[in-house]
Amino acid sequence: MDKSPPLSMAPAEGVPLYQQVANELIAAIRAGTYPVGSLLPTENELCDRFAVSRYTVREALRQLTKLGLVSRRQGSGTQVAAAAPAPAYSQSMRSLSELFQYAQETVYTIDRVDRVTADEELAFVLGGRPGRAWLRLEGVRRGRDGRPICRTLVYVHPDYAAIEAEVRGHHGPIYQLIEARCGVTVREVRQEIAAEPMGREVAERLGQKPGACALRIVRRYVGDNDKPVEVSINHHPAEGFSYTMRLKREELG
Amino acid sequence: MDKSPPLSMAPAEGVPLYQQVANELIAAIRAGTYPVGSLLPTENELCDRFAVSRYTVREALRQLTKLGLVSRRQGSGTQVAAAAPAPAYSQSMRSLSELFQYAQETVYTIDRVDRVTADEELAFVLGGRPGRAWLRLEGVRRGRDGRPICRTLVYVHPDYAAIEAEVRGHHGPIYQLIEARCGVTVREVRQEIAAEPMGREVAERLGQKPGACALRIVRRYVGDNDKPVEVSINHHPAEGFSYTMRLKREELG
DNA sequence: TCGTAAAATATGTCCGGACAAATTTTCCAC
DNA sequence: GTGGAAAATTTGTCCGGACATATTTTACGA
Repeated sequence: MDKSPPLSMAPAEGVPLYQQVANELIAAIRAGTYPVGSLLPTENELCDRFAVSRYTVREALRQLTKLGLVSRRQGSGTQVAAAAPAPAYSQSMRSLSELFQYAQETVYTIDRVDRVTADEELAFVLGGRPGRAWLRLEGVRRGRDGRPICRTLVYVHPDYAAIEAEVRGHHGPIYQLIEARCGVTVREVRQEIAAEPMGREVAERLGQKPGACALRIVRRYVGDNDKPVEVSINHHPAEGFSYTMRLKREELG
Repeated sequence: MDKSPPLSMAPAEGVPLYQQVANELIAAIRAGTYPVGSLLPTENELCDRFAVSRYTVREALRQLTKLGLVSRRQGSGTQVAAAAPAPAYSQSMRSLSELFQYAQETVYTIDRVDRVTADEELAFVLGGRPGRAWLRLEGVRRGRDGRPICRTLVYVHPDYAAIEAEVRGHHGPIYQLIEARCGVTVREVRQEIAAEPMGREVAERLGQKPGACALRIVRRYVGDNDKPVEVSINHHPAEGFSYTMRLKREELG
Protein backbone atom coordinates (compact mmCIF):
# COMPACT_ATOMS: atom_id res chain seq x y z
CA MET A 1 0.00 0.00 0.00
CA ASP A 2 2.95 2.30 -0.51
CA LYS A 3 1.58 4.39 -3.31
CA SER A 4 4.21 7.12 -3.38
CA PRO A 5 7.85 6.51 -2.58
CA PRO A 6 9.45 8.84 -0.04
CA LEU A 7 10.58 12.12 -1.43
CA SER A 8 14.02 12.39 -2.84
CA MET A 9 15.42 15.86 -2.21
CA ALA A 10 18.17 15.63 -4.75
CA PRO A 11 16.39 15.87 -8.10
CA ALA A 12 14.63 19.16 -7.53
CA GLU A 13 17.17 21.67 -6.34
CA GLY A 14 15.60 24.97 -5.37
CA VAL A 15 12.06 23.72 -5.62
CA PRO A 16 10.19 24.05 -2.35
CA LEU A 17 9.37 20.82 -0.56
CA TYR A 18 5.69 21.45 -0.70
CA GLN A 19 5.86 21.87 -4.45
CA GLN A 20 7.70 18.59 -4.76
CA VAL A 21 5.09 16.83 -2.67
CA ALA A 22 2.39 18.47 -4.76
CA ASN A 23 4.05 17.40 -7.97
CA GLU A 24 4.20 13.81 -6.82
CA LEU A 25 0.59 13.82 -5.77
CA ILE A 26 -0.46 15.38 -9.07
CA ALA A 27 1.44 12.72 -10.95
CA ALA A 28 -0.17 9.99 -8.87
CA ILE A 29 -3.64 11.37 -9.51
CA ARG A 30 -2.96 11.63 -13.20
CA ALA A 31 -1.64 8.08 -13.25
CA GLY A 32 -4.92 6.90 -11.79
CA THR A 33 -3.41 5.82 -8.47
CA TYR A 34 -6.13 7.86 -6.80
CA PRO A 35 -9.19 7.79 -9.03
CA VAL A 36 -11.64 10.67 -9.17
CA GLY A 37 -13.95 10.35 -6.20
CA SER A 38 -11.52 8.46 -4.02
CA LEU A 39 -9.75 9.77 -0.91
CA LEU A 40 -6.11 10.71 -0.80
CA PRO A 41 -4.08 9.47 2.18
CA THR A 42 -4.67 11.57 5.29
CA GLU A 43 -2.40 14.44 6.15
CA ASN A 44 -0.67 12.37 8.82
CA GLU A 45 -0.12 9.51 6.42
CA LEU A 46 1.39 11.86 3.89
CA CYS A 47 3.63 13.35 6.60
CA ASP A 48 4.96 9.87 7.36
CA ARG A 49 5.24 8.88 3.77
CA PHE A 50 7.10 11.97 2.60
CA ALA A 51 8.94 12.55 5.91
CA VAL A 52 7.84 16.19 6.05
CA SER A 53 5.89 18.32 8.50
CA ARG A 54 2.17 18.72 8.47
CA TYR A 55 2.62 22.31 7.34
CA THR A 56 4.41 21.14 4.21
CA VAL A 57 1.75 18.56 3.43
CA ARG A 58 -0.95 21.15 3.87
CA GLU A 59 0.81 23.58 1.57
CA ALA A 60 1.08 20.86 -1.04
CA LEU A 61 -2.60 20.07 -0.71
CA ARG A 62 -3.35 23.74 -0.96
CA GLN A 63 -1.68 23.70 -4.35
CA LEU A 64 -3.81 20.77 -5.44
CA THR A 65 -6.94 22.50 -4.17
CA LYS A 66 -6.02 25.61 -6.07
CA LEU A 67 -5.71 23.55 -9.24
CA GLY A 68 -9.14 22.09 -8.68
CA LEU A 69 -7.77 18.56 -8.38
CA VAL A 70 -9.02 17.90 -4.85
CA SER A 71 -11.61 19.11 -2.39
CA ARG A 72 -10.97 19.06 1.36
CA ARG A 73 -13.42 18.46 4.17
CA GLN A 74 -12.77 18.76 7.86
CA GLY A 75 -13.27 15.43 9.59
CA SER A 76 -13.67 13.62 6.33
CA GLY A 77 -10.54 13.83 4.20
CA THR A 78 -9.19 14.98 0.88
CA GLN A 79 -11.16 13.82 -2.11
CA VAL A 80 -9.99 13.73 -5.70
CA ALA A 81 -12.25 16.02 -7.71
CA ALA A 82 -10.60 15.89 -11.13
CA ALA A 83 -7.80 14.07 -12.83
CA ALA A 84 -6.45 17.08 -14.68
CA PRO A 85 -5.94 20.72 -13.76
CA ALA A 86 -8.55 23.40 -14.13
CA PRO A 87 -9.53 25.30 -17.28
CA ALA A 88 -6.68 26.32 -19.48
CA TYR A 89 -7.84 29.52 -21.14
CA SER A 90 -9.91 32.35 -19.83
CA GLN A 91 -11.21 35.78 -20.50
CA SER A 92 -11.94 38.11 -17.64
CA MET A 93 -13.46 41.49 -17.28
CA ARG A 94 -14.00 43.81 -14.39
CA SER A 95 -17.42 44.79 -15.41
CA LEU A 96 -19.93 43.68 -17.94
CA SER A 97 -19.68 47.15 -19.41
CA GLU A 98 -16.61 45.86 -21.19
CA LEU A 99 -18.93 43.68 -23.20
CA PHE A 100 -20.27 46.62 -25.09
CA GLN A 101 -17.09 47.47 -26.99
CA TYR A 102 -17.70 50.98 -28.13
CA ALA A 103 -14.32 52.40 -28.92
CA GLN A 104 -15.45 55.98 -28.61
CA GLU A 105 -17.97 58.08 -26.78
CA THR A 106 -21.48 57.12 -27.77
CA VAL A 107 -24.89 58.56 -27.10
CA TYR A 108 -27.81 56.31 -26.37
CA THR A 109 -31.31 57.45 -27.09
CA ILE A 110 -34.39 55.64 -25.87
CA ASP A 111 -37.08 55.93 -28.51
CA ARG A 112 -39.83 53.96 -26.85
CA VAL A 113 -40.72 52.36 -23.53
CA ASP A 114 -43.68 50.06 -23.27
CA ARG A 115 -44.96 46.71 -22.03
CA VAL A 116 -45.19 43.72 -24.31
CA THR A 117 -46.97 40.50 -23.52
CA ALA A 118 -44.82 37.61 -24.61
CA ASP A 119 -46.39 35.11 -26.96
CA GLU A 120 -44.97 31.62 -27.34
CA GLU A 121 -42.25 32.68 -29.73
CA LEU A 122 -41.07 35.74 -27.83
CA ALA A 123 -41.23 33.87 -24.54
CA PHE A 124 -38.90 31.30 -26.01
CA VAL A 125 -36.42 33.97 -27.06
CA LEU A 126 -36.61 35.67 -23.68
CA GLY A 127 -36.49 32.52 -21.63
CA GLY A 128 -39.69 33.17 -19.78
CA ARG A 129 -43.29 32.00 -19.78
CA PRO A 130 -45.82 33.10 -22.39
CA GLY A 131 -48.49 35.56 -21.31
CA ARG A 132 -46.32 37.70 -19.04
CA ALA A 133 -45.80 41.42 -19.64
CA TRP A 134 -42.16 42.38 -20.11
CA LEU A 135 -40.91 45.93 -19.99
CA ARG A 136 -39.49 46.80 -23.39
CA LEU A 137 -37.06 49.58 -24.28
CA GLU A 138 -36.22 50.44 -27.82
CA GLY A 139 -33.34 52.71 -28.67
CA VAL A 140 -30.44 53.62 -30.88
CA ARG A 141 -26.84 54.23 -29.97
CA ARG A 142 -24.89 56.78 -31.99
CA GLY A 143 -21.28 57.66 -32.34
CA ARG A 144 -19.90 61.12 -31.96
CA ASP A 145 -20.62 61.90 -35.59
CA GLY A 146 -24.25 61.07 -35.00
CA ARG A 147 -24.22 57.93 -37.12
CA PRO A 148 -26.24 55.10 -35.67
CA ILE A 149 -24.00 52.20 -34.61
CA CYS A 150 -26.48 50.01 -32.77
CA ARG A 151 -30.19 49.49 -32.56
CA THR A 152 -31.24 47.87 -29.32
CA LEU A 153 -34.29 46.20 -27.95
CA VAL A 154 -34.11 45.59 -24.23
CA TYR A 155 -36.56 43.34 -22.46
CA VAL A 156 -36.75 43.47 -18.67
CA HIS A 157 -38.27 40.56 -16.79
CA PRO A 158 -41.80 41.34 -15.51
CA ASP A 159 -40.64 40.99 -11.89
CA TYR A 160 -38.29 43.93 -12.34
CA ALA A 161 -40.43 46.14 -14.54
CA ALA A 162 -40.71 48.62 -11.69
CA ILE A 163 -37.57 50.31 -13.00
CA GLU A 164 -39.67 51.73 -15.79
CA ALA A 165 -39.95 55.11 -14.09
CA GLU A 166 -36.18 55.49 -13.96
CA VAL A 167 -34.93 54.16 -17.24
CA ARG A 168 -35.03 57.44 -19.14
CA GLY A 169 -32.92 59.14 -16.53
CA HIS A 170 -30.46 56.30 -16.23
CA HIS A 171 -27.16 56.58 -18.10
CA GLY A 172 -25.56 53.23 -17.50
CA PRO A 173 -26.37 49.70 -18.50
CA ILE A 174 -29.90 48.63 -17.69
CA TYR A 175 -28.79 45.48 -15.85
CA GLN A 176 -27.02 47.70 -13.33
CA LEU A 177 -30.19 49.67 -12.69
CA ILE A 178 -32.04 46.41 -12.12
CA GLU A 179 -29.32 45.21 -9.74
CA ALA A 180 -29.40 48.44 -7.77
CA ARG A 181 -33.16 48.86 -7.60
CA CYS A 182 -34.39 45.32 -7.31
CA GLY A 183 -31.65 43.72 -5.20
CA VAL A 184 -30.76 41.27 -7.95
CA THR A 185 -27.31 39.96 -8.83
CA VAL A 186 -26.53 39.08 -12.42
CA ARG A 187 -24.77 35.76 -12.09
CA GLU A 188 -24.09 35.08 -15.72
CA VAL A 189 -24.38 36.62 -19.14
CA ARG A 190 -24.99 34.53 -22.18
CA GLN A 191 -24.09 36.21 -25.41
CA GLU A 192 -24.95 35.04 -28.87
CA ILE A 193 -23.41 36.57 -31.96
CA ALA A 194 -24.63 36.04 -35.48
CA ALA A 195 -24.84 37.71 -38.84
CA GLU A 196 -28.11 38.39 -40.55
CA PRO A 197 -29.64 40.55 -43.21
CA MET A 198 -31.53 43.51 -41.72
CA GLY A 199 -35.26 43.61 -41.65
CA ARG A 200 -37.00 46.77 -42.71
CA GLU A 201 -37.41 48.26 -39.27
CA VAL A 202 -33.85 47.71 -38.13
CA ALA A 203 -32.51 48.99 -41.46
CA GLU A 204 -34.59 52.08 -41.13
CA ARG A 205 -33.30 52.83 -37.64
CA LEU A 206 -29.70 52.32 -38.72
CA GLY A 207 -29.98 54.29 -41.92
CA GLN A 208 -29.33 51.22 -44.03
CA LYS A 209 -31.13 49.38 -46.80
CA PRO A 210 -33.23 46.36 -45.92
CA GLY A 211 -31.16 43.23 -46.51
CA ALA A 212 -27.87 44.89 -45.59
CA CYS A 213 -25.63 42.79 -43.36
CA ALA A 214 -25.85 43.26 -39.62
CA LEU A 215 -24.08 41.74 -36.67
CA ARG A 216 -26.71 40.69 -34.20
CA ILE A 217 -25.75 40.28 -30.56
CA VAL A 218 -28.24 38.87 -28.10
CA ARG A 219 -27.34 39.12 -24.45
CA ARG A 220 -29.19 37.27 -21.76
CA TYR A 221 -28.50 38.37 -18.22
CA VAL A 222 -29.52 35.76 -15.69
CA GLY A 223 -29.65 35.85 -11.92
CA ASP A 224 -29.90 33.19 -9.23
CA ASN A 225 -31.35 29.86 -10.28
CA ASP A 226 -30.92 30.86 -13.93
CA LYS A 227 -33.78 33.28 -13.67
CA PRO A 228 -33.81 35.69 -16.63
CA VAL A 229 -33.29 39.30 -15.64
CA GLU A 230 -32.80 41.12 -18.93
CA VAL A 231 -32.48 40.25 -22.58
CA SER A 232 -31.06 42.72 -25.05
CA ILE A 233 -31.11 42.33 -28.79
CA ASN A 234 -28.60 44.49 -30.59
CA HIS A 235 -28.06 45.07 -34.28
CA HIS A 236 -24.88 46.66 -35.56
CA PRO A 237 -24.27 47.59 -39.17
CA ALA A 238 -21.61 45.34 -40.61
CA GLU A 239 -19.56 48.24 -41.73
CA GLY A 240 -17.21 49.56 -39.10
CA PHE A 241 -18.16 47.29 -36.21
CA SER A 242 -16.55 44.11 -35.00
CA TYR A 243 -16.55 42.27 -31.74
CA THR A 244 -13.23 41.31 -30.23
CA MET A 245 -12.21 39.10 -27.36
CA ARG A 246 -8.98 37.87 -25.91
CA LEU A 247 -8.44 34.54 -24.26
CA LYS A 248 -5.32 34.14 -22.22
CA ARG A 249 -3.64 30.94 -21.20
CA GLU A 250 -3.71 30.36 -17.47
CA GLU A 251 -0.43 29.32 -16.02
CA LEU A 252 -0.45 26.44 -13.61
CA GLY A 253 0.51 27.32 -10.07
CA MET B 1 0.34 56.29 12.69
CA ASP B 2 -2.17 53.83 14.08
CA LYS B 3 -4.02 53.12 10.90
CA SER B 4 -6.02 50.09 12.08
CA PRO B 5 -7.24 49.71 15.62
CA PRO B 6 -6.48 46.39 17.33
CA LEU B 7 -8.85 43.63 16.46
CA SER B 8 -11.93 43.20 18.52
CA MET B 9 -12.85 39.53 18.80
CA ALA B 10 -16.38 40.10 19.90
CA PRO B 11 -18.15 41.34 16.78
CA ALA B 12 -17.33 38.44 14.50
CA GLU B 13 -18.23 35.27 16.29
CA GLY B 14 -17.19 32.16 14.39
CA VAL B 15 -15.20 34.08 11.80
CA PRO B 16 -11.55 32.99 11.73
CA LEU B 17 -9.06 35.54 13.00
CA TYR B 18 -7.25 35.67 9.72
CA GLN B 19 -10.48 36.53 7.91
CA GLN B 20 -11.14 39.32 10.40
CA VAL B 21 -7.67 40.73 9.85
CA ALA B 22 -8.19 40.43 6.12
CA ASN B 23 -11.53 42.20 6.28
CA GLU B 24 -10.00 45.08 8.19
CA LEU B 25 -7.16 45.42 5.74
CA ILE B 26 -9.55 45.29 2.80
CA ALA B 27 -11.63 48.03 4.35
CA ALA B 28 -8.54 50.14 4.95
CA ILE B 29 -7.40 49.74 1.35
CA ARG B 30 -10.83 50.61 0.06
CA ALA B 31 -10.94 53.65 2.31
CA GLY B 32 -7.71 54.85 0.75
CA THR B 33 -5.64 54.45 3.92
CA TYR B 34 -3.17 52.50 1.82
CA PRO B 35 -3.29 53.91 -1.70
CA VAL B 36 -2.56 51.77 -4.75
CA GLY B 37 1.18 51.49 -5.09
CA SER B 38 1.97 52.03 -1.44
CA LEU B 39 3.27 49.42 1.01
CA LEU B 40 1.18 47.85 3.72
CA PRO B 41 2.72 47.61 7.19
CA THR B 42 5.17 44.72 7.48
CA GLU B 43 4.07 41.35 8.75
CA ASN B 44 5.69 42.03 12.13
CA GLU B 45 3.98 45.38 12.40
CA LEU B 46 0.64 43.80 11.63
CA CYS B 47 1.33 41.08 14.25
CA ASP B 48 1.85 43.77 16.85
CA ARG B 49 -1.02 45.86 15.73
CA PHE B 50 -3.59 43.06 15.62
CA ALA B 51 -2.00 41.08 18.48
CA VAL B 52 -1.99 37.88 16.44
CA SER B 53 0.68 35.43 15.31
CA ARG B 54 2.64 35.79 12.15
CA TYR B 55 0.80 32.77 10.75
CA THR B 56 -2.50 34.57 11.13
CA VAL B 57 -1.17 37.72 9.45
CA ARG B 58 0.17 35.67 6.59
CA GLU B 59 -3.12 33.88 6.11
CA ALA B 60 -4.88 37.22 6.02
CA LEU B 61 -2.44 38.54 3.45
CA ARG B 62 -2.90 35.37 1.44
CA GLN B 63 -6.57 36.25 1.23
CA LEU B 64 -5.73 39.71 -0.04
CA THR B 65 -3.30 38.28 -2.56
CA LYS B 66 -5.93 35.87 -3.78
CA LEU B 67 -8.28 38.79 -4.34
CA GLY B 68 -5.64 40.60 -6.34
CA LEU B 69 -5.51 43.50 -3.90
CA VAL B 70 -1.84 43.14 -3.01
CA SER B 71 1.35 41.67 -4.36
CA ARG B 72 4.07 40.33 -2.06
CA ARG B 73 7.78 40.36 -2.53
CA GLN B 74 10.39 38.74 -0.35
CA GLY B 75 12.68 41.35 1.21
CA SER B 76 10.58 44.18 -0.04
CA GLY B 77 7.09 44.12 1.43
CA THR B 78 3.43 43.93 0.56
CA GLN B 79 2.32 46.40 -2.07
CA VAL B 80 -1.23 47.46 -2.79
CA ALA B 81 -2.03 46.46 -6.35
CA ALA B 82 -5.68 47.43 -6.60
CA ALA B 83 -8.28 49.15 -4.51
CA ALA B 84 -11.05 46.75 -5.39
CA PRO B 85 -11.20 43.00 -5.82
CA ALA B 86 -10.23 41.21 -9.00
CA PRO B 87 -12.20 40.82 -12.24
CA ALA B 88 -15.83 40.20 -11.74
CA TYR B 89 -16.83 38.12 -14.73
CA SER B 90 -15.02 35.45 -16.61
CA GLN B 91 -15.29 32.85 -19.26
CA SER B 92 -13.13 29.77 -19.14
CA MET B 93 -12.52 26.84 -21.34
CA ARG B 94 -10.48 23.71 -21.00
CA SER B 95 -9.21 23.82 -24.49
CA LEU B 96 -9.27 26.26 -27.33
CA SER B 97 -11.17 23.64 -29.28
CA GLU B 98 -14.22 24.94 -27.46
CA LEU B 99 -13.81 28.10 -29.50
CA PHE B 100 -14.92 26.37 -32.62
CA GLN B 101 -18.51 25.76 -31.61
CA TYR B 102 -19.62 23.15 -34.04
CA ALA B 103 -22.65 21.56 -32.49
CA GLN B 104 -22.40 18.42 -34.53
CA GLU B 105 -19.82 16.26 -36.24
CA THR B 106 -18.13 18.15 -39.02
CA VAL B 107 -15.73 17.22 -41.76
CA TYR B 108 -12.90 19.52 -42.67
CA THR B 109 -11.42 19.39 -46.14
CA ILE B 110 -8.18 21.10 -47.07
CA ASP B 111 -8.48 22.33 -50.63
CA ARG B 112 -5.14 23.98 -51.04
CA VAL B 113 -1.78 24.31 -49.27
CA ASP B 114 0.74 26.84 -50.49
CA ARG B 115 3.10 29.64 -49.49
CA VAL B 116 2.13 33.27 -49.74
CA THR B 117 4.44 36.19 -49.41
CA ALA B 118 2.81 38.85 -47.30
CA ASP B 119 2.53 42.28 -48.82
CA GLU B 120 2.00 45.33 -46.65
CA GLU B 121 -1.70 44.82 -46.30
CA LEU B 122 -1.64 41.10 -45.55
CA ALA B 123 1.28 41.54 -43.18
CA PHE B 124 -0.80 44.02 -41.26
CA VAL B 125 -3.68 41.57 -40.99
CA LEU B 126 -1.38 38.76 -39.93
CA GLY B 127 0.66 40.80 -37.51
CA GLY B 128 3.99 40.08 -39.16
CA ARG B 129 6.50 41.78 -41.42
CA PRO B 130 5.97 42.26 -45.17
CA GLY B 131 7.98 40.06 -47.48
CA ARG B 132 7.90 36.86 -45.44
CA ALA B 133 6.42 33.64 -46.78
CA TRP B 134 3.56 32.30 -44.68
CA LEU B 135 2.18 28.82 -45.03
CA ARG B 136 -1.43 29.07 -46.14
CA LEU B 137 -4.15 26.45 -45.89
CA GLU B 138 -7.50 26.90 -47.50
CA GLY B 139 -10.41 24.63 -46.69
CA VAL B 140 -14.07 24.14 -46.08
CA ARG B 141 -15.80 22.58 -43.11
CA ARG B 142 -19.03 20.72 -43.74
CA GLY B 143 -21.79 19.39 -41.56
CA ARG B 144 -23.05 15.86 -41.66
CA ASP B 145 -25.43 16.68 -44.47
CA GLY B 146 -22.51 17.86 -46.55
CA ARG B 147 -23.52 21.50 -46.47
CA PRO B 148 -20.59 23.88 -46.09
CA ILE B 149 -20.69 25.70 -42.76
CA CYS B 150 -17.33 27.41 -42.79
CA ARG B 151 -14.70 28.49 -45.24
CA THR B 152 -11.30 28.88 -43.63
CA LEU B 153 -8.02 30.44 -44.53
CA VAL B 154 -5.25 29.51 -42.12
CA TYR B 155 -1.93 31.33 -42.14
CA VAL B 156 0.98 29.78 -40.27
CA HIS B 157 3.90 31.98 -39.28
CA PRO B 158 6.97 31.41 -41.51
CA ASP B 159 8.98 30.12 -38.56
CA TYR B 160 6.59 27.22 -38.15
CA ALA B 161 5.89 26.45 -41.79
CA ALA B 162 7.76 23.16 -41.38
CA ILE B 163 4.45 21.59 -40.37
CA GLU B 164 3.44 21.73 -44.01
CA ALA B 165 4.24 18.07 -44.58
CA GLU B 166 1.87 17.00 -41.83
CA VAL B 167 -1.13 19.23 -42.20
CA ARG B 168 -3.09 17.02 -44.54
CA GLY B 169 -2.81 14.08 -42.20
CA HIS B 170 -3.64 16.08 -39.10
CA HIS B 171 -7.17 15.93 -37.78
CA GLY B 172 -7.12 18.45 -34.96
CA PRO B 173 -6.70 22.20 -34.78
CA ILE B 174 -3.63 23.51 -36.57
CA TYR B 175 -2.37 25.42 -33.55
CA GLN B 176 -2.05 22.15 -31.70
CA LEU B 177 0.07 20.69 -34.45
CA ILE B 178 2.29 23.75 -34.28
CA GLU B 179 2.55 23.43 -30.52
CA ALA B 180 3.48 19.77 -30.72
CA ARG B 181 5.93 20.01 -33.60
CA CYS B 182 7.59 23.35 -33.01
CA GLY B 183 7.70 23.47 -29.21
CA VAL B 184 5.54 26.58 -29.10
CA THR B 185 2.94 27.49 -26.50
CA VAL B 186 -0.07 29.52 -27.54
CA ARG B 187 -0.34 32.09 -24.79
CA GLU B 188 -3.35 33.95 -26.01
CA VAL B 189 -5.99 33.93 -28.68
CA ARG B 190 -7.48 37.12 -30.00
CA GLN B 191 -10.77 36.68 -31.74
CA GLU B 192 -12.59 39.21 -33.80
CA ILE B 193 -16.16 38.72 -34.93
CA ALA B 194 -17.91 40.76 -37.56
CA ALA B 195 -20.61 40.59 -40.17
CA GLU B 196 -19.91 41.22 -43.81
CA PRO B 197 -21.34 40.53 -47.22
CA MET B 198 -19.58 37.64 -48.94
CA GLY B 199 -17.14 38.21 -51.75
CA ARG B 200 -17.40 36.06 -54.82
CA GLU B 201 -14.87 33.46 -53.79
CA VAL B 202 -16.21 32.87 -50.31
CA ALA B 203 -19.76 32.74 -51.61
CA GLU B 204 -18.74 30.19 -54.16
CA ARG B 205 -17.14 27.95 -51.57
CA LEU B 206 -20.14 28.17 -49.29
CA GLY B 207 -22.72 27.65 -51.98
CA GLN B 208 -24.14 31.13 -51.50
CA LYS B 209 -24.70 34.17 -53.64
CA PRO B 210 -22.15 36.96 -53.61
CA GLY B 211 -23.34 39.64 -51.17
CA ALA B 212 -25.05 37.19 -48.85
CA CYS B 213 -24.43 37.84 -45.17
CA ALA B 214 -21.58 36.04 -43.47
CA LEU B 215 -20.22 35.94 -39.96
CA ARG B 216 -16.49 36.45 -40.17
CA ILE B 217 -14.33 35.24 -37.33
CA VAL B 218 -10.63 36.03 -37.32
CA ARG B 219 -8.52 34.25 -34.73
CA ARG B 220 -4.98 35.23 -33.93
CA TYR B 221 -3.00 32.73 -31.92
CA VAL B 222 0.02 34.31 -30.29
CA GLY B 223 2.89 32.81 -28.36
CA ASP B 224 5.56 34.25 -26.08
CA ASN B 225 6.32 37.93 -26.49
CA ASP B 226 3.17 38.34 -28.52
CA LYS B 227 4.73 36.56 -31.46
CA PRO B 228 2.08 35.52 -34.00
CA VAL B 229 1.81 31.76 -34.46
CA GLU B 230 -1.29 31.30 -36.56
CA VAL B 231 -4.04 33.43 -38.00
CA SER B 232 -7.26 31.88 -39.22
CA ILE B 233 -9.95 33.68 -41.13
CA ASN B 234 -13.31 31.96 -41.07
CA HIS B 235 -16.51 32.76 -42.91
CA HIS B 236 -19.79 31.21 -41.84
CA PRO B 237 -23.04 31.65 -43.69
CA ALA B 238 -25.42 33.75 -41.63
CA GLU B 239 -28.12 31.17 -41.79
CA GLY B 240 -27.87 28.53 -39.14
CA PHE B 241 -24.70 29.65 -37.41
CA SER B 242 -24.22 31.78 -34.35
CA TYR B 243 -21.44 32.21 -31.88
CA THR B 244 -22.27 31.90 -28.21
CA MET B 245 -20.37 32.63 -25.05
CA ARG B 246 -21.12 32.56 -21.37
CA LEU B 247 -19.63 34.85 -18.79
CA LYS B 248 -20.04 33.88 -15.19
CA ARG B 249 -19.76 36.09 -12.20
CA GLU B 250 -16.84 35.19 -9.97
CA GLU B 251 -17.63 34.96 -6.32
CA LEU B 252 -15.30 36.69 -3.90
CA GLY B 253 -13.33 34.46 -1.50
C1' DT C 1 -31.49 -5.01 14.09
C1' DC C 2 -31.86 -0.15 14.66
C1' DG C 3 -31.06 4.24 16.77
C1' DT C 4 -28.36 7.16 19.58
C1' DA C 5 -24.48 8.68 22.12
C1' DA C 6 -19.67 8.50 22.73
C1' DA C 7 -15.19 7.93 20.95
C1' DA C 8 -12.01 8.24 17.29
C1' DT C 9 -10.47 10.37 13.26
C1' DA C 10 -9.32 14.05 9.92
C1' DT C 11 -9.00 18.66 8.62
C1' DG C 12 -9.05 23.81 10.14
C1' DT C 13 -7.17 27.42 13.08
C1' DC C 14 -3.53 29.43 15.62
C1' DC C 15 0.76 29.75 18.29
C1' DG C 16 5.94 30.00 18.54
C1' DG C 17 10.30 29.29 16.62
C1' DA C 18 14.19 28.85 13.27
C1' DC C 19 16.50 29.31 8.98
C1' DA C 20 16.64 30.79 3.91
C1' DA C 21 16.34 33.99 0.27
C1' DA C 22 15.44 38.46 -1.78
C1' DT C 23 15.49 43.31 -1.21
C1' DT C 24 16.71 47.59 0.96
C1' DT C 25 19.59 50.38 3.71
C1' DT C 26 23.84 51.64 5.64
C1' DC C 27 28.67 52.20 5.68
C1' DC C 28 33.15 52.84 3.78
C1' DA C 29 36.62 53.72 0.38
C1' DC C 30 37.98 56.24 -3.59
C1' DG D 1 29.44 62.16 -5.11
C1' DT D 2 29.55 57.34 -6.59
C1' DG D 3 30.08 52.45 -6.35
C1' DG D 4 30.47 48.24 -3.92
C1' DA D 5 30.24 45.39 0.16
C1' DA D 6 28.18 44.38 4.48
C1' DA D 7 24.41 44.62 7.53
C1' DA D 8 19.61 44.96 8.36
C1' DT D 9 15.07 44.14 7.01
C1' DT D 10 11.16 41.65 4.99
C1' DT D 11 8.94 37.87 3.14
C1' DG D 12 9.21 32.60 2.09
C1' DT D 13 9.88 27.92 3.75
C1' DC D 14 9.58 24.54 7.23
C1' DC D 15 9.35 22.51 11.87
C1' DG D 16 6.67 21.22 16.11
C1' DG D 17 2.82 21.70 18.99
C1' DA D 18 -1.94 22.51 20.71
C1' DC D 19 -6.78 23.11 20.47
C1' DA D 20 -11.25 23.45 17.69
C1' DT D 21 -14.55 21.69 14.59
C1' DA D 22 -16.73 18.52 11.42
C1' DT D 23 -17.22 13.84 10.05
C1' DT D 24 -16.96 8.91 10.60
C1' DT D 25 -16.83 4.87 13.31
C1' DT D 26 -17.78 2.21 17.27
C1' DA D 27 -20.23 0.76 21.22
C1' DC D 28 -24.25 0.12 23.82
C1' DG D 29 -29.07 -0.27 24.94
C1' DA D 30 -33.77 -1.21 23.57
